[in-house]
Amino acid sequence: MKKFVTIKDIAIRAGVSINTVSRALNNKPDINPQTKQKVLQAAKELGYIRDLNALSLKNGITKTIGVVFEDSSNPFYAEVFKGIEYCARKYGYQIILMNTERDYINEIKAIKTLIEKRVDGIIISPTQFDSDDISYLVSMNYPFVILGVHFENSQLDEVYSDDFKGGYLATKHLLDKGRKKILMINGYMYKSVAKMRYQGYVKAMKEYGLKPYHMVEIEEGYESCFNKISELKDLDYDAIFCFNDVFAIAALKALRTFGKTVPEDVSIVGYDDISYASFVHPTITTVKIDKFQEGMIAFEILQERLSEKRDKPKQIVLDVELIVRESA
Amino acid sequence: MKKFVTIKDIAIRAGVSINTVSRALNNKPDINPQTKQKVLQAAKELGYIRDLNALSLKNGITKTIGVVFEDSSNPFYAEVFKGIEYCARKYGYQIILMNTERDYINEIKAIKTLIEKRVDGIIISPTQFDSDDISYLVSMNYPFVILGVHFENSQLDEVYSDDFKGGYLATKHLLDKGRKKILMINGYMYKSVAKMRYQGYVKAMKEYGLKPYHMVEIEEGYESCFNKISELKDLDYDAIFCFNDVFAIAALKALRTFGKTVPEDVSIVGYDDISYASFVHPTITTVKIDKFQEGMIAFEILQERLSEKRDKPKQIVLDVELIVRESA
DNA sequence: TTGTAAGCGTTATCAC
DNA sequence: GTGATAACGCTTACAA
Repeated sequence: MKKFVTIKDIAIRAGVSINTVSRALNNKPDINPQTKQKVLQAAKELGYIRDLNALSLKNGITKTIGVVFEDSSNPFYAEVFKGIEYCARKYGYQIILMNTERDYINEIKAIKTLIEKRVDGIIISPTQFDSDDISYLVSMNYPFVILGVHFENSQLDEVYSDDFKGGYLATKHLLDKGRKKILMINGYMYKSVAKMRYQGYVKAMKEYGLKPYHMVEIEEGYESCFNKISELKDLDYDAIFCFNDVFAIAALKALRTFGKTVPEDVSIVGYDDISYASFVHPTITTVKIDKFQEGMIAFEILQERLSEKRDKPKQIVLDVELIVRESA
Repeated sequence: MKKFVTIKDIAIRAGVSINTVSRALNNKPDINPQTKQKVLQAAKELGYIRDLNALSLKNGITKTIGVVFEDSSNPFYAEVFKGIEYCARKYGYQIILMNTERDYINEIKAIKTLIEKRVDGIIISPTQFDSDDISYLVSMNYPFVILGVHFENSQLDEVYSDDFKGGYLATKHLLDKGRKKILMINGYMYKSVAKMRYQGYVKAMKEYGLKPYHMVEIEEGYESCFNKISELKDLDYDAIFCFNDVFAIAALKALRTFGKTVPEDVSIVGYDDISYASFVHPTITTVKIDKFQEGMIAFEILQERLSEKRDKPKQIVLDVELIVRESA
């Protein structure tokens, strides 16, 4: 296997002590320029590459953060990741990415491993199936940021979008278009995100003097939504508010199978504004979250915590925006 | 900041030496069961979590691999990542993910950082703008696997798909449908992938006694393709073979803007078979690559190398499959 | 200006 | 069965 050059090797080559090497490599002042030159030369010849792990052991800082997502192949998280990475790069951090596949057991394992790796901090979008692991992080005072969801009655670092407003805007838009029988295809309500969007939906309906029409909770994924809509073939509705754009795209497709047109027969509003929402036909009216920014902010919040610039919990609520396209 | 419990702390608590603690924690045989129990108890009470970095320093093994992608938000890579992760989980490896954004400078930096982190191995989809960095990895005998592309005249560990065949199948399918004026919207030809697909296209055309009709090289991304097709509005063609499905989706959209219907006026074939290829309307005929499997294989090849089960380079060529849908 | 030695958390080697 | 001690690669007091 590979063998790395150490400062010891350089020291021997240059005929100095290891810490003279360290001095030269780290641009310390108290060193003779000639010695420095000699050391640097030796280092170059040998092809020295510093060992950041050894450094970490010394410092207690790994310059690495952990990111725990439900599913990084979901365009939402994929984009968030880019935002995190953008900032991480700026500050010289590496990222260990782990997906939970929406399995709480995986979430626990991921956190454990990340702590074993001594990552400086963690950015996590929790499954919310349970939150003992989060409590654990709190109890050991581990730096972490919750992304995408909001834990009520807690004092955590969080960045999430204003999903109540999003649900409200989406529904109001449908109502303004004259729709009344608005079906909501939602995610599971134990997730705060789904709950908030539903509450926004309810609020808008009420404002228009209507009762919430019909809401179903389904698991994530195109198939899941496609099947549900097929199943609800006989339900009478004139609009669908979807939990996310993938659902909306699935809805589009499902409605087509039984000859309904969008937006004429049924209006559709999605959520997230993933790029594919504007690639399909008709393009999808949706609630936009600035995902890249959400990732950046998550990192920044974590960074503030790590650099001890801030002690109190910080919660950033991202504004959302209704993007009107063809589907509603 | 956080402070971690060390085996020393446990030793003090249990009233034994640190290496007795190590013995207990690692299930070594030569230890009194009672002592072991006592130590384990102390470890639990203190909330001990082992430090994998310290262990790495000792072993010279980090149980971490680096993954360098052009863009992990591209559904192709997103899926590949899942495959890598699936195997990594199985073998107990963590993954540091870094994107290059198709910038060779970023690629160099990523590799450097990963080596500094002493990752056990690297899986990389190179930009192919240059390959000094790859040569460097070879020269230092660093374990790595090239993913998605093939370097001619080299002896590297690689996993890539049979893009010559893919290009051929796609084009042949269009020809069999009676299309002759087949436009190819390709990626840059300095990438072996683009080159292979083009060669497949040429071969099929020749077989049907035709000259390659028209091929353009453009950069990746929906916009890029959409604009190019709008630009080529006056070109006379009856089919498009797209470098990937995102291009195909863009083509669909662009053609719609000037009233051409798919597949009646223009047939379209994409490449990759990302999930969105079957979500859009019309669904896209495409060349399928098993992305998850490609990721798994990449890891397996790397793993074989790491466990020294294999010494010689291994190159796996994944078969591809034409998936016929509505667009052609 | 340079070298020596301790220490980061862990395991392995050797005595006891 | 258990405990010192060295070692992994590096930085940082402290000494020279």
